[in-house]
Amino acid sequence: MIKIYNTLTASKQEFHPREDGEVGMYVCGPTVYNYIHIGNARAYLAFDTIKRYLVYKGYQVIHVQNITDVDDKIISRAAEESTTAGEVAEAYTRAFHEDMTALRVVPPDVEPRATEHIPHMIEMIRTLIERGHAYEVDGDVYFSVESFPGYGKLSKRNLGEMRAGERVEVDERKHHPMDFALWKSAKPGEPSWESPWGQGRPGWHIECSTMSLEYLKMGFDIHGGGRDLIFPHHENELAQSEAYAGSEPFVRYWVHNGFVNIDQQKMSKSLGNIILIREILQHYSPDVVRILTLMSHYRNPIDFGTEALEDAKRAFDRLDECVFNLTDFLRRRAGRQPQPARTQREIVLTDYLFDAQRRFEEAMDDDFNTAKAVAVLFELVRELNVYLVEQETFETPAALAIVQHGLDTLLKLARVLGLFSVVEEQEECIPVSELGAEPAGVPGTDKLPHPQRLIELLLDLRAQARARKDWETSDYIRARLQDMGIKVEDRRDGARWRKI
RNA sequence: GGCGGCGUGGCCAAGUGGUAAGGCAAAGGUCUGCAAAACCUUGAUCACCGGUUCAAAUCCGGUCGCCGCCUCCA
Repeated sequence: MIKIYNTLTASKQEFHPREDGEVGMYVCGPTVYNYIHIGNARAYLAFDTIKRYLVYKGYQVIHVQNITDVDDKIISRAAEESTTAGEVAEAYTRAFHEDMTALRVVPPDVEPRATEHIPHMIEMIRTLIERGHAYEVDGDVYFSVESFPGYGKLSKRNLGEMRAGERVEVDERKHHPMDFALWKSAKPGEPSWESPWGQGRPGWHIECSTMSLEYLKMGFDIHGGGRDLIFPHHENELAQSEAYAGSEPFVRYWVHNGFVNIDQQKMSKSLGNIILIREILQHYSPDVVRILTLMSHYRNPIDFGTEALEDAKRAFDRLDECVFNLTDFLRRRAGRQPQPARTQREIVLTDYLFDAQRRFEEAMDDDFNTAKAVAVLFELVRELNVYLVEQETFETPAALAIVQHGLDTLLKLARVLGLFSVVEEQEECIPVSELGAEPAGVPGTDKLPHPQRLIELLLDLRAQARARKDWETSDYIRARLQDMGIKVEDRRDGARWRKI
């Protein structure tokens, strides 16, 4: 049974979706006025993990994630770049998709854009006015927070306690200082749409209500985003949605992820320490970025400083190394038939593999405790490494089957967390024997031998040098290959290499 | 002023009643020509004080320190 921390009830609750076996999940997508930073990325990674786990558990997940493509920030960006809001939105939507792909984030099933849902928003606003939840002033429409008794229930505030106007001047035309815009009248030159209240554009909160209700309907399962969205965005969204529907709940489970710090400081524009995800990805692999986020709980703040990234890199290397060791073990025995005979030790180890999966699920069931789940992975790595060491001394008949089972388990669980997403596509050490009919270089043509053959040749020469204890030559070859990104390791049964 | 969170070994980070996961770093060791990888060994009584309990990092009260939100923001 999965338990989820629900912001609305401020407690962990058993997860019972609206429909058995189905989960409707809405995640607040980006406002496309810039490249996304690692704070944004953390949120998308968090919900990607949640989604992957729900799918793993057998749920059919419908993931809806909006693109906010009309907004003040987009308009001002367009003005800065002397272009149109539409082009700014278009360019950064594309960039967003590139970044998500680079991070191996599974795309949403539906990705609605605000500008494509204006008529629905207008309809919703009109209904809110009819029901006395909203009012028009000079072409602007505001939601009346006092008309909705539950206002504040998500963010745990009440109207009396909030200091509206403390930091921002209150518009005198509003009935209540906390009333928020559903529709904004257009200024000259801004993108605008025809409405019953004149030319204008929607407020920020209304789009998410409209689009989530359109694709997932009232009472859908999970609504997610960063903590900072709790107020006012989600509070407002909840109020207008439930006021519009005249029923509750709008959402069954509100899920919010924690923030990103840089070297103990909040990442913010004023501090000038915003880091774009594409900048990070120039130095670290998506797996490193991902494992860093996985090693702490999604609701807690996380530090993305250099030191943290370096630690995460080494941590991922440990997993990666283990996968490589297991794969290499199997490759060297390609073609051999696995034998069923197992030692007592192997029977225990097999049980351990199943138990690891059980403990992994137990961790994830508990509000997606990825830190604990990753710990299970590392414990599994240790067990498998120990087993490989044992096999070096005395290889048992069932080793092939056990190692395969271990590798399968490790990869299966790691992939639920989004790690090793494309490991099959990465070129790894392939024994020359498997290169088969790969062109070996044909005299008289310009075809060159496969690079792997050349590496094997160098390692062959190095092996000869080592045989006559010519350490200078041996070390020279290894060092030069290292410079070229080829790591050579000497094992009991010969050298092996991999790209790093 | 309101709301919320945090303080666990050198660093990071799980753990919310039964004597503390995991990662990184460090030291020693095994293996090894060297290197790499791997394995083994070594370390915390959980900010502080008081209380509840047979038993608390974990519950209650208080103190100190740090942080977030209350405006656009993941």
